[in-house]
Amino acid sequence: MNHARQYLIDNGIKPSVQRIAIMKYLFEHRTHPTVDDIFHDLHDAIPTLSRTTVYNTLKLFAEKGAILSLTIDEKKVRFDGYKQRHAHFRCLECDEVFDISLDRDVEFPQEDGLRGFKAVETHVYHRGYCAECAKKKNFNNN
Amino acid sequence: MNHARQYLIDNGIKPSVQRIAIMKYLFEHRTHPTVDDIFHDLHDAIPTLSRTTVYNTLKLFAEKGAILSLTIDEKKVRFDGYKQRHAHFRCLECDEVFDISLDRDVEFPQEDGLRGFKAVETHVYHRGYCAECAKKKNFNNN
DNA sequence: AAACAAGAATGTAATAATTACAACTTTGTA
DNA sequence: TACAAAGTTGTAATTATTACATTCTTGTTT
Repeated sequence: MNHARQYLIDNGIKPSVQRIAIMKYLFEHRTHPTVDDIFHDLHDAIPTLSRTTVYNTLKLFAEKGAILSLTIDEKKVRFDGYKQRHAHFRCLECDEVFDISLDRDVEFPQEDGLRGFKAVETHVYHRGYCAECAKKKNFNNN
Repeated sequence: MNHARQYLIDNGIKPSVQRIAIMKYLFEHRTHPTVDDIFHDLHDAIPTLSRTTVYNTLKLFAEKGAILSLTIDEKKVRFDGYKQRHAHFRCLECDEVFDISLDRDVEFPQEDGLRGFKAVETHVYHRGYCAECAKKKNFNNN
């Protein structure tokens, strides 16, 4: 069963070797990878893969709504193949991005109450120190 | 009365002509300007101003917690001198960033319930179409 | 007031992520 | 098999941001 392939089709994206591999990668790596992470990791399996293709592909996926592009990292865009509503947490120390459950409902603005604004997507970003780094910091500073 | 000057001092930032001008600009322009917006607009008043100074200054302000740096725009960082808790909305058409009130409380993760994660800041970003652009789109498409 | 040191500002050069683009390849179909 | 459309590739360009060495300010000490 090729889950990634079907997922692309369901999202109106023509599958190709590269696209399937990238989508598969995002399903299997919930690490919010960057273009370079993906490019680097898929290079063994697809030696001809081009960085431009990774850029093009991820942009297409995001436009089609198949994935999320995250701007939580001010340096580079990160990508997330997990579409369930959740928040993100970036550690200022180790720079990793974690999924955070949204316990309470976040206000997702709809047609009303927003002066006619139409929201397409909503992101909740937290920045701070992850459990591990927070622990280290406390040991050293306090 | 120099509000900006005092505000900098209160935030542990030594005031200078450039710093006061940039802080004043942020107080007076609730437009979430980029480095280049600020550099361009202050150039008349301070012809010797350097783009690097604007970068350094904004980074310092953000580190000291005097302003917010927004990554809602994947191209460049935007800055916000308004510190009250609020969300942001970027229009995918006209590219402007608007303040949006946070009606319900957003989950601000604290020490508990977050596996030891320590959040420093939380941002809520909406992307979509602002009232004006949404109206135009409807006229043309529907 | 002159000398001095620390911090700030400046301008240019480097870096790094992203995009533009033209050439080449793959795919599906007639 | 031929062909067109779409997809991929690699290089070159673009753009935001940072590094860094030099110059300028400011406040302090003599």
